[in-house]
Amino acid sequence: MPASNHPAATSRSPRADSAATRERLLHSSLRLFSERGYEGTSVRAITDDAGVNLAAANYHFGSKQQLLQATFQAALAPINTERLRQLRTLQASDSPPDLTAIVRAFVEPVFLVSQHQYLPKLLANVFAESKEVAVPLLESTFGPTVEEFLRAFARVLPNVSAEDLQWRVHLMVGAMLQLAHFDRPLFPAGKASKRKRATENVTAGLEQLVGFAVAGLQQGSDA
Amino acid sequence: MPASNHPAATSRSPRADSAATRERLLHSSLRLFSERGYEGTSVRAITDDAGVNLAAANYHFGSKQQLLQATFQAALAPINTERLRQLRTLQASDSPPDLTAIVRAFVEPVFLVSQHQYLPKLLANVFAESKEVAVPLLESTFGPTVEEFLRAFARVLPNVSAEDLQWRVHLMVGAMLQLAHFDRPLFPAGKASKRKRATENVTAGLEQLVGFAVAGLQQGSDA
DNA sequence: GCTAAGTTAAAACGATCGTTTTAACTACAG
DNA sequence: CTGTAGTTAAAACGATCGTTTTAACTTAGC
Repeated sequence: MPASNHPAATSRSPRADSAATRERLLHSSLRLFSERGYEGTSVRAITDDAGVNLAAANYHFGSKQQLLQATFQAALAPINTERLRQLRTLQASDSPPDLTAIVRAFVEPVFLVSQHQYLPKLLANVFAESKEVAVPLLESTFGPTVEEFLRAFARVLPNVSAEDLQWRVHLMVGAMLQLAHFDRPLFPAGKASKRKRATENVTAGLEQLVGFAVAGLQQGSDA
Repeated sequence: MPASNHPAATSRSPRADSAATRERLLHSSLRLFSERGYEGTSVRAITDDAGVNLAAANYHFGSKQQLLQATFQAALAPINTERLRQLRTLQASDSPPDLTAIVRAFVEPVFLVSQHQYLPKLLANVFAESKEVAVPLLESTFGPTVEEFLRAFARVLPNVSAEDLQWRVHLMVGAMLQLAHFDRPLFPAGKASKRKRATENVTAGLEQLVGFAVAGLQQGSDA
C-alpha cells in the first residue's frame, strides 16, 4: 500500500494546510477503515497513508473513535442527499411511485455514487462493530434517511403493518450489506473464474438486490 | 467480565486436564469472539476468561488465528449437522418439500440450537472479517452445507436459473446475518422500550426472516 | 525409581497500539 | 518588530499485543 497520491499540498499558509490535512486524513481513513475495519486499522497506518504527521489525527479529530465518526458521516452524507433527492423526485411525480423505484432510490446511491468505491464496505464494517459503537453512529447518520424511506414504503404498501415493515426494511438492509461486503455470491465456492469487469458485477448485483428486496418487502401484498 | 464459571477441573491427570483446557478455551473464544470480534479480542482476555495460562492458547491451537478457526468450526458443526438432518427428513417425506420448509431448515438451527446463543454473532463477525480470513473459513465450514441447500432450492424452483439462485441465496444469507447481528429492527430508532423476552424476539425475527427469504427466493415464480 | 512425554506456569520477547508532550515553524495582528 | 495563535514535527508515554522461552510439574512406561 503506497502512500496516497495526493498533491504535495505544502501550501504557503498553515490555515490552508490545515484543511488539506483534514481532507487527506478523511480520505485515507475511508479507504483503510473500509478495507481493514476499525480495530484492524492503526492511526499510524492512516497518517502514513495520508502523508501527514501522526499527531495530526488526534489534533484535528480528537481521537481515533471520533475520526471514524467523522469519516463515516462525511462519506455517507452525499449518499443520503442523493437518496432523498431521488425519493422526492419520485414523490413529486404525478403518478404514485412504485415500490421498485423507491427501493432503487434507497440502494443504488450506496453503490453508484462515484469516487465512493469504499463506502459500501465502510458501511458494512460500521454495522459489524460492537453495538455500543455502531448503534449511535447508525442512528445519527443512517437513521433519519431510513425513517423517511420507511414512510415512503408505508404509503406504497398500506396493507403491511408498521412492525412488519420495519422488520422487512431491516432485513433488506442486511441483504444490501451482504452485497456491499461480497460483490458476488460466495457459493458455490471457487467461482472466481468468470471475472467480470467490476462495474458490470456491481450492476448485476444491484439488479439482484433490487429484485430480492422488492419481493421481500411486499411478500405477495397487492401492489 | 467475570471469569467463566467452569468447574474447577483440576483433575488428577494432565491428559484429562488437556482436554478440559481445550474445551474451556473454545468456550471462552466463542463467547468473546462473538461479542467483540476477532481483532477486538485479545488472547489474554480469552485465557483469563477460561481460567487457563496464557501460553495454553498457543500450545493447544498454535496461534490466535487457528484458535478462531477451531472455534468457528466447533460451533458451526452441530448447526450444519442439524440443518442437513432436517433437510434430509424433508426430502425423505413422500410429498415434495415446499420452499418455506427448506428455508426453515437452513436458518432455524443457526438461532435455535440451544447453548449456542453466541453462534449467530460469531458467524456475522467471521463474515465481516477481511476476505483473506473470511473466505477460506466460510468455504470450508459453511460452503458444503450451503451448496447442498442450493441443490434443494433448485429442485423446488426449477424456473430460476442457477446464477439467479446463487445470488438470491447470497442475499438471503445477508438477511440472516442482519438478524444475527441485530435481533430487532434498528429503525425507527429508540424503539428499545418494548422489551420482549429474548426468546420471543428471536422467534418473531425468525418468522420475519423466513417470510422475507421465501419471497425473495421465488420472486413470483410458480411454486 | 527413573526416564520420557505431555501439560502448565511464569516471565520475558520485540512490536505496535492510541495518545500526549514538547518544541519548532508559520502567518497574521498589534 | 514583537507577540500570539494555529499547525506541524519529533519523540516519548505507558499499555497491550501475539508469541516464545524456560522451567516446574505430573503421569505413564520401563
